[in-house]
Amino acid sequence: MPRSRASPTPKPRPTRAEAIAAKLAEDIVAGRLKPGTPLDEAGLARTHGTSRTPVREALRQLAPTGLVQVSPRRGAVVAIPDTTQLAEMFLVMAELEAMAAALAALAMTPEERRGLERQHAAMAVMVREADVAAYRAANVAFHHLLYLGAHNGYLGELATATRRRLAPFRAAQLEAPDRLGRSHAEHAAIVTAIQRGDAAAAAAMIRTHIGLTGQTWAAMAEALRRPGLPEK
Amino acid sequence: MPRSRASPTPKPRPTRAEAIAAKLAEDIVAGRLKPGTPLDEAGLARTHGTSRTPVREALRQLAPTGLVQVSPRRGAVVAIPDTTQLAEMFLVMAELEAMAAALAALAMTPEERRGLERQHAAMAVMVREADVAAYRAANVAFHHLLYLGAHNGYLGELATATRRRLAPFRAAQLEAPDRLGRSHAEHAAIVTAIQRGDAAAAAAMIRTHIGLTGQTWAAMAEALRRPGLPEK
DNA sequence: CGGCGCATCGGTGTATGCAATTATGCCTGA
DNA sequence: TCAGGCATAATTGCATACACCGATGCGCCG
Repeated sequence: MPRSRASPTPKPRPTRAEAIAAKLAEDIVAGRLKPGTPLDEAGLARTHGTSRTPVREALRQLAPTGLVQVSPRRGAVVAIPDTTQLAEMFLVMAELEAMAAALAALAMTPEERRGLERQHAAMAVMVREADVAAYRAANVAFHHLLYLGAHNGYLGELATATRRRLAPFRAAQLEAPDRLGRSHAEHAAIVTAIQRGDAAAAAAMIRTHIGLTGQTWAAMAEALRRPGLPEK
Repeated sequence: MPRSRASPTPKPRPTRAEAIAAKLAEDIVAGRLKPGTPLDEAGLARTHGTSRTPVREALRQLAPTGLVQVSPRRGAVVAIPDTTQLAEMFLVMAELEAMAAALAALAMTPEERRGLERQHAAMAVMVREADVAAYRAANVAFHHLLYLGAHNGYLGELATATRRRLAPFRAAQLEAPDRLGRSHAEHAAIVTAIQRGDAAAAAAMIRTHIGLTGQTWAAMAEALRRPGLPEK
């Protein structure tokens, strides 16, 4: 996993609230905490051996990430996005990734291009061995390399956040028969386009990769045409 | 300001922390609190007539929005984005708005199209009277109508958040001579494309509107080509 | 027998106090 | 005069205590 330097993330020592937030996020993303589970402050405090205060802070930190939903005076629960919301997020993620790929095609340094190539090559082995777990992890790293290559930290933040929120609902996605192989083939097309510096092609390839071609796009917009939004 | 209904946002009664957070955000966006200003917990508590606890929560709520930066054990300050980060955010915002415009062109209901038309027409008057303040507010509403018309709540959230973070740095943007007129003309092109259902044109128009044409795009990517990211 | 009101209870929102860490100023020594 | 170290002070992190709100269950009345 390419973690560049040790200190670009200013975390001298994580505070208790951060630790709890990280653990909760981990548990939610991994699916250990299922959507709808109520998150009792006192209970979590006992579990983590602290008082309620850090727990509260952790929950408040997680709320804006969308992983938990907190209603004033009514407590917090693991977020339960409806299908509409999930579709929205997939659509947005496809575009964010497309943008990242396009920027990467234009802005990646030679070193970064080599790193992407290397990561892609490493994943070929996992496909051959049908190692889903390893591929899943490597896949995250692959897309992260794209974000880094885009040289746009804000874009990376948004994409990473969106990806995280969708993670619990994509867990089984790679389990489908030969999904690994197709995923890897699509990656190949993306890498090629990026190495060629073809931003438009890279963006198009990644939209396909996420599973949203232009047609799906229009269809989804059509499906959402009915008035009234699910949320403000 | 078109605030649709009163209760889609589940805020039965804002808690103190939320109130303080809202006020701080308002002050920062409006420029009353300048970047770099230290936000002392005790001081804010005295100012708002509460204890430190709600203030702490407010600061923690604001941190993920990017309006304030909190360092563990070192307090909070009003965020001070460097120019690189601002450029990144402008780039992302242009794409988010382009996506919203494209979706709106496909998905807007007739009622929403009429509403957009009406808003656009109303803004013509403000241009004629050179009422910058009114135009600024109406402009926010205009873009918000686009987000609503896209029928994608998540996209709307991201766009709104990004727009808010950039607000302090766009304050003087409309002050330029005849900027109102040009802005309104660009809006006209956007509205036309949307009414025609031409998603691609709408997206292109809005990129121009934000001030980032394809060329600028490539140039910006070029400028950012040097290795090393400002943040993780 | 069913609907309504009320009391109890669980849980969050807020206040206050203490401990730990960081920042600041002074003093000492070269 | 300036650099370095130490003590003091200020501020944050965390724990505890209390008050208020919302939810659930029972009993009463119609």
